[in-house]
Amino acid sequence: MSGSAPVSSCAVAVDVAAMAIEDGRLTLLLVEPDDALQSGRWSLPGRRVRDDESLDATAHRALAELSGSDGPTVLLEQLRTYGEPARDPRARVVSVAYLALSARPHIPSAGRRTAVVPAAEAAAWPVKRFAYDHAAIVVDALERLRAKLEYTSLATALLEEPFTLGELRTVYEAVWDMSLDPANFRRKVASTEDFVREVEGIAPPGPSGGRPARRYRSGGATGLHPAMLRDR
Amino acid sequence: MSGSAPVSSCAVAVDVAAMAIEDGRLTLLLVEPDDALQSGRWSLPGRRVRDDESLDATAHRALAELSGSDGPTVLLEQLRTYGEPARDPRARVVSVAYLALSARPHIPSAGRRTAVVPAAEAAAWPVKRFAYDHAAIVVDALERLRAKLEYTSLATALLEEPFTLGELRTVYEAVWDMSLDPANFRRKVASTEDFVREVEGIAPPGPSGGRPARRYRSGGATGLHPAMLRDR
DNA sequence: TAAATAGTGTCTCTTAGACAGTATATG
DNA sequence: CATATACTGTCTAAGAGACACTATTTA
Repeated sequence: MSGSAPVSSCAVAVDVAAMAIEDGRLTLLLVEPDDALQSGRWSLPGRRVRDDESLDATAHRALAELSGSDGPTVLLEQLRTYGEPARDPRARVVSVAYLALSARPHIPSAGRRTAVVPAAEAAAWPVKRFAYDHAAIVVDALERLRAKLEYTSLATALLEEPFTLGELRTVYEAVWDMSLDPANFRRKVASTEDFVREVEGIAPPGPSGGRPARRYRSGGATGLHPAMLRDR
Repeated sequence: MSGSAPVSSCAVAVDVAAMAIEDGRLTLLLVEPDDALQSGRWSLPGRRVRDDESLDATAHRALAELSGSDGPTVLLEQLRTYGEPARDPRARVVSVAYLALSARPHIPSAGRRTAVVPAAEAAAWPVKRFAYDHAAIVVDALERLRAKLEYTSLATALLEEPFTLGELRTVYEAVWDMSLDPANFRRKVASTEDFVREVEGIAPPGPSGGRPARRYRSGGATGLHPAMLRDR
């Protein structure tokens, strides 16, 4: 290549929209930016990509260093890449955004101010409450998650195994912000090939009573056939 | 930030999987790599991202410089970003891949050896026939296009307006590599809100005869409700 | 005329949604 | 007991696919 054209080396970073279900709500982990220009705003946990480090590895490291959580309980999926020249006023930084789904509640970092907020609320915040273009990333992440619940088995990544179908339904209800008919939901999940697999044992009811529930774990399918379509 | 950690500035590039329909087949534009290490292989048209250039702008420029085509007839959509440290043996290069859909046939570049090949065949080529990790990008691009035809109106980007429903059906048949019932396809498209809109005029039949067809153009919807689901 | 393509009608089968009814827990 | 949750049964309406049929062209 060796172009004489004005080709620069950009900084490359990874930013992670980490989601979890807490108290029946979808929540997002935010951290205080390490940048005086952005003080008073919130940002997604992010790290620069190191030499010899894959993008996925950077995403894992960002979660590990900026929150207590990480490891195999977290499902990471690349979202999209944000590269507007002026997105970071200090320098040209191209950011690869990831969606992270955890079965456990967020663990705030020791060293950095963090916040755990309902994802739908954060997606509706004014842009200026976020650093950089992270407001757009949050909106895109929530939209992507909502869409992917329809045609992939991603919802199970937000639950610890084994889970009940009632718990799986609350994940869909939390992400989509709508209530679903328990009977029809159950039938749909059961008739979707390899979505879930029943396992031994029975889950005790909650403090408000109710019949004990069967337990399931993820069934190995990634794409769902047929899909779990939601009405508009 | 200013870390003492081994943080480098990677080169950032954009690679474009440019697709079009030619003679009822989905085709892909390939170019000869400008890299002696990759001689004898094919690559996607790609360019380094310049200072002050957005990723979308780089994708447009890659198409303009490495093929004759570009401009508003081409729909560009970001696919995903490939950043394995060793994907380019010369240097660390993070590549943002784009999917480009054109309503017109590919126009090979004047200055560079190019090839236009059926996309499904290219996706099945052995990895070593491609430079870098472009074999994976091609597979991902085809998969993404096939999936997006189900729940978006992307198919219309592969046709010049106005088009007939028969032409729209051939797009689906070419991308999915299956034949569809004309009657049911027509009904599905017509009942999907804002997918297409009828316009004035009638298209003359082809050389093999047939009744003249009504003309349509894209209806403004991006997501399709209900989706155009395919069986498997 | 035959063949090809556009477009309509209609039948069957499957599925989604509504909701009634049963099972088993908590208080 | 009432209430909450899990799960099953069943009715109805809508959609998908198969395919017969009509409409209008080329050769």
